Amino acid sequence: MMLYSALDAVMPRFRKIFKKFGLTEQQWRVLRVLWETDSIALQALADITLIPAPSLVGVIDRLETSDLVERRRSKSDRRVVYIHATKTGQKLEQKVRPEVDRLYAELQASIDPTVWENLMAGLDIIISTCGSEKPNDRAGD
Amino acid sequence: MMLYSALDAVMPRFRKIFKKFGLTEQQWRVLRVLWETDSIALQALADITLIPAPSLVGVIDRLETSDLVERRRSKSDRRVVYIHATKTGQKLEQKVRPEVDRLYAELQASIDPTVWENLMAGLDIIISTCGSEKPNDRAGD
DNA sequence: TATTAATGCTTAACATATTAAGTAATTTCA
DNA sequence: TGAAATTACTTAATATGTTAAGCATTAATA
Repeated sequence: MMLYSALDAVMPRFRKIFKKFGLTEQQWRVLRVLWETDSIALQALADITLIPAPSLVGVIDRLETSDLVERRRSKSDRRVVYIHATKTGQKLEQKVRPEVDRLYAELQASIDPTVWENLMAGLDIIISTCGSEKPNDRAGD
Repeated sequence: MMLYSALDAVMPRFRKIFKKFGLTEQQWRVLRVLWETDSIALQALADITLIPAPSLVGVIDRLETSDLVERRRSKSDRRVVYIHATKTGQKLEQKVRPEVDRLYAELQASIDPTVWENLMAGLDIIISTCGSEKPNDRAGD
């Protein structure tokens, strides 16, 4: 419940920014990856964004409708679909990212650095200790 | 993303337990409160469980269908609906709670106590520092 | 006291999470 | 090589999150 409370305290302020640009939180997560990675397979994108593949299909569908991303089927392995940002999607970075980064920095600045470090370290340990227990884990890839 | 990763690492194991008893995570959260509180208004329940009121309506609907909880309209203020667990819902505690508590203790035991303390302290600070910025905050009640 | 504002729950519309199953393409191996 | 197991994405069914609006009830106030 502590983790949920923390998210519940922090995320609404970010969502407010996303909404200004017609984005949802998940759409933001996807775009953020695509701004760094020119092209990426759907499954890999799901792993990075922590959006389950079935949900991601819908997210990509809507981003595609908004002309922010495109699908491209791989030539070498026709099961694979690569996702990449369109020009429109790329341009969005300059507008959204600064606001998000500013809010993030603002939040971090309002927390004692040591507390912040301990928090991140603790989360890291939780993730590495409790993780890798899920059926679909990609540990050995 | 760290917070999401932590939840993503921890929650699936709990959900597996819930599912054994035909419960979802949210239904568990609701029941857990009702096991302590004989009767509680819907809005108060929403605040405690961190389940938004519109979602909670559906959760309660399904719990009511499963005969685990009941609605009672307040006599003094007929806008208010009180939720309380049925006999069946109460009996469930003896079966589910031990397993959940055991898993929780197990997770906590696998983490260094100091790390755990720092983590909880950090989350607390995040919650109190960043919280109370939401439109529907109940700070002054 | 008749309006108006506020409160508490509900519904609605859309987006996402969770599981399980489906489909097409690829790989493994007898 | 060809059937069986895998893999990558998709669809489906149900449950929940997020916002906004609706409804009945109550409180506030001129």
